[in-house]
Amino acid sequence: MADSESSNPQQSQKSLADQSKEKILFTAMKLFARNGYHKTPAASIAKAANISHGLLFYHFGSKEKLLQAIVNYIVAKIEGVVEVDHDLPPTEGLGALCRNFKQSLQDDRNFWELYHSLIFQPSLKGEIVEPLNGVFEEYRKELVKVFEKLGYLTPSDTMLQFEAMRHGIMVAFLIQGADYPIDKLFRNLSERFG
Amino acid sequence: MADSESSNPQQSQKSLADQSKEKILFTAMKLFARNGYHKTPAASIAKAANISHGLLFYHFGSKEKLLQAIVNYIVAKIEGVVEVDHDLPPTEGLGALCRNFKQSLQDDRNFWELYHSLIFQPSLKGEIVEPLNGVFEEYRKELVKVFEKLGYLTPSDTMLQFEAMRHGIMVAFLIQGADYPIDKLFRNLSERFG
Amino acid sequence: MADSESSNPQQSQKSLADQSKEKILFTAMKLFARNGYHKTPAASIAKAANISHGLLFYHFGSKEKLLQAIVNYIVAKIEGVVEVDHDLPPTEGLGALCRNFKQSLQDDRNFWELYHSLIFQPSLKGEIVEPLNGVFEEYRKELVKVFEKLGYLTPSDTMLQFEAMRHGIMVAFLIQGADYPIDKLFRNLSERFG
Amino acid sequence: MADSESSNPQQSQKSLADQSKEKILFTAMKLFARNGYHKTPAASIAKAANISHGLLFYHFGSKEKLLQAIVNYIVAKIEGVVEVDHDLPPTEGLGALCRNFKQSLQDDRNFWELYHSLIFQPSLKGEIVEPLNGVFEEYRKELVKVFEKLGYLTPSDTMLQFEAMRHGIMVAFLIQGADYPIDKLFRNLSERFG
DNA sequence: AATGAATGAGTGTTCATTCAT
DNA sequence: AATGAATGAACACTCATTCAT
Repeated sequence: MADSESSNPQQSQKSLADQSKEKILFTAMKLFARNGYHKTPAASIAKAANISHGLLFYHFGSKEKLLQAIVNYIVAKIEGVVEVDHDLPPTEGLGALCRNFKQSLQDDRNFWELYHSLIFQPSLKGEIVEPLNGVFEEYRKELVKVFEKLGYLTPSDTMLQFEAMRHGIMVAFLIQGADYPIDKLFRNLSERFG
Repeated sequence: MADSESSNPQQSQKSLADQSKEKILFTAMKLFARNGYHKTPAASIAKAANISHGLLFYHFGSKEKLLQAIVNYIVAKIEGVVEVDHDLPPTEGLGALCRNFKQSLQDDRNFWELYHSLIFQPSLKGEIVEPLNGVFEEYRKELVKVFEKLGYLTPSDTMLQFEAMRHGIMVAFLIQGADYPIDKLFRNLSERFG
Repeated sequence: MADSESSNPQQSQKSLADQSKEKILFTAMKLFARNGYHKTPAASIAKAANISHGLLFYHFGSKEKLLQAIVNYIVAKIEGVVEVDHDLPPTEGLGALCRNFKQSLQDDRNFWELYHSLIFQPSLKGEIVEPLNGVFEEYRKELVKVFEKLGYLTPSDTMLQFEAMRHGIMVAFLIQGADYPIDKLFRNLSERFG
Repeated sequence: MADSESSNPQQSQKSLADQSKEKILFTAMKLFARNGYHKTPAASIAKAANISHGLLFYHFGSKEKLLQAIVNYIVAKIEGVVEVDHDLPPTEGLGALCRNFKQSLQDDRNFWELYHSLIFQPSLKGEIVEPLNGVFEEYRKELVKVFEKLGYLTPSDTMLQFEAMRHGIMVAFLIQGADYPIDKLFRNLSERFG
C-alpha cells in the first residue's frame, strides 16, 4: 500500500506499461461513473488519460474487457468492505460493518454509483455483473452466523431484513445525494439489529 | 380519451394513430427493460412493433422523447401504487401499502426493472429521472403523517427507515430474482413499522 | 434491356431504391476490380457512387454481403457465357463457345479480373467463391457431351485438356494485357479440339 | 553464406539474426498463402514465428518489403523449375520441364497459391509482381528455341499454346484441389507438344 | 398517418509503423 | 539484435434523425 510515489531507483515498483494500464483503468472508472458506460466513448477515455486511442485496445482488447477489468477491481475492493470480523463481539461486529459501508459509500461514492449503474444494465448482466453479485454470497453467509450468535431464532430471515435495509440505505444515499442523513440511518440500522 | 377521427365511435375507442402510438410505447418499454435504453435501437422498436421506422419519430419526435413518454406512463402508474389511504387506520394503511408494492413488483416486474435501469444512468438523470423522483416526494410526506398517527416521536426518521427497507426489498427482489422471499419481507416490514 | 432512360411516367421500371442499389453494386464492382476488395474502403465506393456512406450498409448490410451480391451477379453473367448450344453441330458449338469466351473477356475484362482476384483470395474462399466455381460444374458436363459427339474415346479427359487450355488463355490474357494474341489462341483452341 | 558473428563457425551455419530473418520469412509465406496478404497482420506473423513484433520491422522495414523478400525467394525457386535443359533432346527437355512443374506444384503447393494470389491483386501488381513475371520472359524465349528444334513452323505461336495449357493445368490444379488428375494432364501436354 | 430510403456524425476496433530501452 | 509499449490513421459499421412520397 505504500508503493506509489517511491522514488526508489532500485525497482520502480510498477513498470511503465503497468502505469499506463492503471491510468486507463482509473480514468475509465471515473468516466464510466460520471457519464455511464454507454455514453463514454473509448476515445474520450484515452484522451482523458493522455494516452493514444490505440493503447487502450492494446492493453485491454476491447471496451467491454476494460469494463471487466474495472469490475474485477471493484470486486476486490468490495471484498475488503464486506468483511465480517468474527473476533469482535457480534454487536460490535455489526456496528463496524455498518461503519465500513458508510465510510466506503462516502469515500468511493462514484465507485458505488458505477456499481449500481452496471447492476441494472441488462445488456451487461451476463458476464460482467455476475462476479459482482458473487462477492455478496459469502458475505451473506457470514452475516447469518452473526445473527445466530446474537440469538435470533431465524437468523437467515434476519439477515435478509438487515440486508434489505442496508441496501436500501445505500440506494437512497446514491439517489438522493449528499443531504441524505446516512450516518443516522446506518446508526439506526446497527442498533436495530445489533 | 375520446378522440379525433372517430368516424365509428362505437367500435374503436382509440384511433388508429393512437393504437400505433400505444404499440410503440409498450414495445419500447418492453425492449428498454429487456436490453437497456442504450442497447435498443429505435429501428428495432419499430420492427418489433410492426410499424415503420419513420413513424416512431413522427409520433414521438426523438428516441429520448419516447423515453420521456414512457417515464410519464410509469409515473402515472406508480402514483396509483404509492397512494396512502388515510381513511384506513394507519396500521392497516401501511399494510395495504406494502401489499400494493409487492403486487406491483410481481405484476409489472420489467416496468420496475426499467425504472431502476434509468435511475442509475447518469446520462439520463437530468430531464428524464427528475419526474420519477418527484412522485415520491409527496408520497413520503404522506408517509410521515402515517407515522405521526402511529405515535412515533420522530416520524420523519421512521419514514426514512421504512423507505430504506422498502426500497432495499425492491432492489433485492429485482437483482436476486424469483426465489427471493418477497412476501415474507414485505410482511415483516409492515409488522415492524405498523 | 431497353428500360433505362425511359421517361415514361407510367411505371419508372426501377424504383429509386433499386437504382441506388444498382449504382452501388456496379460502382463497387468497378472499384473492387481496379483496386482489389481489401484495398477498396466502403467509403470510397459510396463516394464514387455519389451516395452516403450509410446507404451502402442500409442496402447491403456489410461490405462482404455487397461482395456476395456482386458474385451473384457475376455468376448470372458467367452462366450466360458458358452455355453450350447443343442445337449446333458440335464443332461449331465449340467454335461458338470459344468466341463467346473471347468476346466476354474483351468486353468485360475487369469483370474477369475481379473473378480471378477473388478465386485466389483464401480469406474469401469459403462462402464467397464456392458459388462461382459451382457454375462451371454443369458446364463441364455439357462439354463432355460435346466431345462424345465429336467421337473422342475419352471425352472427359479431352474436356479437361480443353478446359486447361481455355483457362490458361484467359489467365495469360489477363496477366499479359492487350497485346496478347487472344484471337489467334482461341481460334487455335477451337480448331485443335473441334 | 558464411556470415558475420560466427564465433562458432562449425556449429551454426547461420547467425542468430539470419535465423530470425528466415523464420519470419517462411512463417510469413505460410500465413500469406493460407490467409492472404491483406488478411495477415504483421503482428500475427511475429507471434507465429515466436519473435517480437518489432523485430519484423527491424529486419524487413515494412510489411510490403517483407512481401518483396518473399517474392524474391519465390523468383529464385521458380528459376530453378523453369530451366530448359538444352543438353537434352528437345522432346525429352519438354518432358523434363513438365515433370519439373508438376513436381513443384505438388511439393510447394502453397507457394504457388501465394504466387497466384499475388498475381491477381491489383494493389500489389506494380512493384511486387513485375519481377515475378520477369522470370518467365527468359523462359519463354528458351521455350521458343525448343519448339524451333522440334520443327514447328511458328514456334512462338506454339510456345503460347503450350504455355496456355501449362498455366491452365496449374490453375485448375490449384482451384480444384487434390483430385485433379495433374499427372495425366502434364503427360498429355508433353506428348501433345513434344 | 405512414413509409422506408437516405444521411452523416459517431464509435469500436485494427494494424502498420515507430521508438525507448 | 531484440523487445513490446505506444502511436495514429484508417476502416467497417451503427443509429438517431430527416425527408420525399
